[in-house]
Amino acid sequence: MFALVDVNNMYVSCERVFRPSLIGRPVVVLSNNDGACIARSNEAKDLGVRMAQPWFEVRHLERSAGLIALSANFELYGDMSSRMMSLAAAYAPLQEIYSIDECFLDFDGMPGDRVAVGCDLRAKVLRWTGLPTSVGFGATKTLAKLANHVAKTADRKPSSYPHALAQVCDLGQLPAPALEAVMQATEVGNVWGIGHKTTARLNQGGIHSVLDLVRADATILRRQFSVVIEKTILELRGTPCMEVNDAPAANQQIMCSRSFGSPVTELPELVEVVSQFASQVARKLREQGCVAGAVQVFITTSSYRQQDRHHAPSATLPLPHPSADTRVLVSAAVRALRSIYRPGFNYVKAGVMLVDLQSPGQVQDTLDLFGADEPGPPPAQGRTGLMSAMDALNERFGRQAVTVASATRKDGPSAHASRQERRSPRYTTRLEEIVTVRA
DNA sequence: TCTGGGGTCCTAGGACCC
DNA sequence: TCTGGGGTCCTAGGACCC
Repeated sequence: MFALVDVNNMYVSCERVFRPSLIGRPVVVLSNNDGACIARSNEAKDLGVRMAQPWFEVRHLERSAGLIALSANFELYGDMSSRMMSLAAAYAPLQEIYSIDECFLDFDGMPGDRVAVGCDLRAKVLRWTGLPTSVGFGATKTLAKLANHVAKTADRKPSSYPHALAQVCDLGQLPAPALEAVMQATEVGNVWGIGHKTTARLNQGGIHSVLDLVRADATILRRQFSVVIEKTILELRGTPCMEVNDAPAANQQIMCSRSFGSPVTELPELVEVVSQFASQVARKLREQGCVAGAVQVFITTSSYRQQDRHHAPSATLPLPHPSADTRVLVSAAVRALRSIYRPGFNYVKAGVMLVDLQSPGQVQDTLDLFGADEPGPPPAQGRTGLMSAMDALNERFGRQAVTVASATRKDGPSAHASRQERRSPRYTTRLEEIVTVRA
């Protein structure tokens, strides 16, 4: 038996913990660059704000409906998340942290009233962190996700699931006819793993509800789609195909990408951005204790601007010796950038990705038959001293305290600097931004 | 004027092997 | 003129997740 614990409207809920005046009001949290809505309060959803909807499209609701928009404050959300996760972990022997606001718990073999356990968990997380959660139980992870969806929806629109308890739902306790009624009442697109494209194709084939999918021929659908949908169907029927994974493997890639505050056309400014991104991913790489075998860089023009010529090149540069050294990675990234850059385009976004990640122990140097002029030191070892010192300085004095020269500005403000005009204080991680209480 | 960022997994197709 | 079959590995692209 699995549980899925999920914070309701996570980012908005985090903001509300420290600004209770936001409770009951329509609130959205904006993506980097204040570009799109990435979290919505129930009130904002009721105003019709869609997930990932561009801010400029709903901005008029600020005046007409009192919509409040905040810039994303990931430092705050990350810290709130770890508090919530550690509370949830105590309720089961196994926890898988699935995303910043969700975790699976494996309740296998645990006796007792699960709904009561779920309610207790909810109450504790709410009391200790201020975050409201929903808890769903099911015989498989997919059913637990479905139960969670039911729990949330039953809270917002009680009429849609008359039998379900708001905020805590155990599908395992429902008698078969009631379970079928729930599945009949739920659109297939709400199932974990069934996205936009698949939903459209399923609908064409006459599959609209979860119940339709459960009763469909899994073998035929596997042929039409992929093995993923077959597993999903089996899981919905109660056959577990996925386990709770409490020790997730290290990342296979590390990325840093961002859209710019305004378009960039000149190479020097792109060099600066790409150097900054490469420094960031290098730091993350060292945190994970890995080295990268290749660096990938992309730049892109806007796919929305019809009047601009579109150009979205990318390049991958293998490293002769896998490395976690900022200087090595920055210089590779800049070389890759120079190879793909073409003048005269309005670039709106860039990214640097580290791939072919390995732990230093298992590093296999690329055999370099013709690189005799390039002596092959073991960089993973030789440069850790400098990199550790740099990381320590940046930890203490701020992210950009020490960095490579190409990542710094020579003249004037950067066009690529992203807008973040509505960010709340980082209450829980910066002493200078802590809440002030007035007597 | 203004449209997120960071990941995973699966599949098809090409290159290559004997 | 005639042009195999079975396998692996890699990559690019697509779909999905939050």
